[in-house]
Amino acid sequence: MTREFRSYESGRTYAGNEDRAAVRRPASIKDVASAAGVSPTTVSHVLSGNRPVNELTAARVRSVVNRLGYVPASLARSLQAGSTSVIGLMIPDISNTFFAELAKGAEDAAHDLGYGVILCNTEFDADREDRYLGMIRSRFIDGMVYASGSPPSRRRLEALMGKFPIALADEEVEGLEGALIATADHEAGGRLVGEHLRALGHRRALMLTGPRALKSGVDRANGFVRAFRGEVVERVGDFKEASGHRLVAALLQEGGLDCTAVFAANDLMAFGALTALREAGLSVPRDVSVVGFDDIRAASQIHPALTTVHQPAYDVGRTATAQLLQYVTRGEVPPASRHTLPVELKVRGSTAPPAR
Amino acid sequence: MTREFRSYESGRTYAGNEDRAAVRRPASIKDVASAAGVSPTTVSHVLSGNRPVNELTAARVRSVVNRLGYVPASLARSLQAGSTSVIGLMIPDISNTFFAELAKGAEDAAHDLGYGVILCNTEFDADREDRYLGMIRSRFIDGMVYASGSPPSRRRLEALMGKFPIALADEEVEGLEGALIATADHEAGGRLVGEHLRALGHRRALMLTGPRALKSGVDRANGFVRAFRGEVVERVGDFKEASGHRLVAALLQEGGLDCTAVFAANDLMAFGALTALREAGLSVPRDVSVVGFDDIRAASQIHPALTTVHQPAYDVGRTATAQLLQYVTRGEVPPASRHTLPVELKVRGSTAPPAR
DNA sequence: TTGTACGCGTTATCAG
DNA sequence: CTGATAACGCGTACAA
Repeated sequence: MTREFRSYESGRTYAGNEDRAAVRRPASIKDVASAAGVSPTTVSHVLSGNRPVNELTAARVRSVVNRLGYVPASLARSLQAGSTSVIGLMIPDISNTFFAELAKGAEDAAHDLGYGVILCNTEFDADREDRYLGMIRSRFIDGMVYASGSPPSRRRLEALMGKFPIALADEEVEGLEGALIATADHEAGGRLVGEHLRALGHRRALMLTGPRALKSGVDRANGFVRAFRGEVVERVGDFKEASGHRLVAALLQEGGLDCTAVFAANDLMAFGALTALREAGLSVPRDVSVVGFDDIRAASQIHPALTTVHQPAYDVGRTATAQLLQYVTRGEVPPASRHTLPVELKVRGSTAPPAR
Repeated sequence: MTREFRSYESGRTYAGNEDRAAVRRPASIKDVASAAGVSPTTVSHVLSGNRPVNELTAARVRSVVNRLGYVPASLARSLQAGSTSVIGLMIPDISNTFFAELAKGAEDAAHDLGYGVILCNTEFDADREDRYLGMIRSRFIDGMVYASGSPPSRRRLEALMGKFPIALADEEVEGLEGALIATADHEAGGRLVGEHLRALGHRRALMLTGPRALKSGVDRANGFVRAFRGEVVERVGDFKEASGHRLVAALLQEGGLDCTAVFAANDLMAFGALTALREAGLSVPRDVSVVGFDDIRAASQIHPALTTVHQPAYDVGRTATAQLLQYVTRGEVPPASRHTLPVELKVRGSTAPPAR
C-alpha cells in the first residue's frame, strides 16, 4: 500500500508506506513560523538565542517545534554559513590497525571541536583518492587530513594544498614542503633500536627496509645505522608480511644468515621474518633477535612477544587534525609547520644478547 | 602581511596571506555565467549535459570554467536535491579490528554508489552517539549504519528508526525488531565449534561466554551447547583478554579444570585462557584444546595458532550498507529484513583429540 | 520585541 | 537552443 505525498511548494515527491511510518516532508522553519503565528526570523532566534525573544512567544514557538518535530536542516545552515563542519580523512586502509588508531585520534580531535569526519579509504587507488579530493574542491568538506599517498595523486594534492586546508599525517609527501604535517619521529625510532641491539652486544644485523621512496622508511634506516655502529646487511621489502618471510628465507637458503639480529621496517615484515626463522629451525631470541616497528596490537600477542618501536598513531591523527582545525575554524589555510611526535621502544621477548 | 577580501554581494569576509596563496571567494556559477556571457542555466547544462547546448557556447563556457577554476558547490546542489549522498557509520571503536573491517565493508559499499561515509566513533558514549544521531535528524546524512549500542541510546534509536533510514549491523538491538539488519550467523558459529570438538572426541568443555545481554553471545552459546552434546561448564566473562585469563586461572586453582576443551566467546578471551593454561604448565593442544571466535589477525599469528570462527566483519558492513542504500537512493525507509551471513570454522593448531 | 527582504549556489520549470 | 524565475531552508542586516 504505497502512497505519494506531493509538497505543494516544490512538487517534490515523497514515497512511503502506511505500515512503516511514511517519509513525509520534514517540517521547515516556515512551517513552524506559520503554525506559531510568528515570522521565520523569530523561530530562528528562539532556537539560536541570538537575540532576545518575548518569553511567551518563545514558549509558543518551542511547543510548536516539539509538536512538529522540527529540526533545522544543517545543510541549509551550512550553505549560508559557508562551511560544513566536516573534514575528510584520507587513508589507504582502515583495516590496518595503524591507520585505525590514527583515524581514532582524528575523530576524537574533530569531535572535540564539533566537526565530523568523512572516511576516505583509498586502497591506494588514485581514482578513489581523486573522488575524495573532489569533496574538498566542491567544498563539501572544510579540510582534509591526508595520510595516504598513491604517487599519481601527488600532483593533484599539490594543486590543492595552497588553496584548501590540508594537513599531512604520518607520511611526508615528496616535494610537498610548504605544508602542515604531523609525523612520528622515525629517525629516533631507528636510533632506539640501534642502541638497544648494540647494548645487548649485537654487532652484525640484517635490516629489512620498506620501499626506498618513503621518507619515513629512510629516516628509520638512517637512525638505525648511525646508532648501531656495526655491520648492517640491507634488504628492501614492501612492508608486507610475505616480503619479510621471503627475504629472510632467501638469505637462509643462500648459506646462512650470518647475523645475530634482524631489524624489520615494520611489524608485519618482522612477523614474516619470525616465521621464516622458525621454519629454518632457528629459535628467537636464542639464535637470532628480531625487532619490528609500529607496535601493532598483534606484536604483543604473538609468542615470543615482539620487541618493537611504538608509533603514536593515535597522536599523529589527533595532532594533525587538531592543527588543521585550528586554521579551518578561522577560515584560514594552514601555514607550513612540522610536528614530530616521540616514539617509544617496547622491549619484549624477541630480543636478547647474541649467543656465544 | 594580511589582507581582507570582501565579497561585494554578501559582505562575507575572507582572510588570507599573500605568501601562502590566499583563500579568496570561490567562483560561483554566476561568476562563470557572466564571464562567459551566458545565463547560469546554460552553465549548469553545459556541465551536467542535461540538455543540448550549442557547441560554440559550450566551449566558451568550459574555457571560463577552467580559467576560473569553477567547481559546483555540492552543498547547494544537495540542498536543492534534498539529499547529501552521505551516510553515517556508528561504531563503538574503530581501533577494534572487527569494526575496522566492518567499516571497510561499509565504505566500499557506499563508494560503489557514490556515497560518502561519516565516521561516528562513539566509545559507547551516549552523548557522542546522540550528537551523531542528530546528523540524521538534521538531514545532514541520508542514512545511518548502526553497529554500536550504548543502552541509554536505544530509545532515541527507536524513535528515529521508522522515520529515517537506519540499518543495524553486527548486533541486533533488543526490542528493535522492525529493522533492516545484517549480522553474522552466530548460532551456526557456535554449532561448528561444538561439532568440531565433539568429532575430535571431547566430551567435557568449558565455555567462556560474554555478557548475557548480547544476543550474539547467547546465540553462540546455544549453538555450541546443542551441537556439542556433552557436559558444558559455563563461566561468564566480558570479552576482554583479562577475563579469559581470570576465569581459567580461578578454575585451575579451585582444583583442576576437569575439561579437555575450552570454547571462548571471542579470540581475546581465548588468548587469556591460553596464557592461564600455559602458566599452569598445561600444554595446548596436548592437554587442553582451545577455540576462539572472531578470527582477529593475531589468532593466526600466535603459537599455537588458534582454532576459531571467522566472522565476516567486512561482509556485515558491506551488506548492511548496500541494503540500506538500496532504499536510501529511492528515498524510502527500509523495511524490516534480516541478512544472516555465513561464518567459517578455521581449524588451526590449538585443537586436537583429548589425551588418553 | 518583531518582521521583511535578501543572499548562500544550485537546478527545475516554463517561456521564448 | 537559451534565459528568467522560483524554490530548496536557513541566518541576519535592516527597518519598524
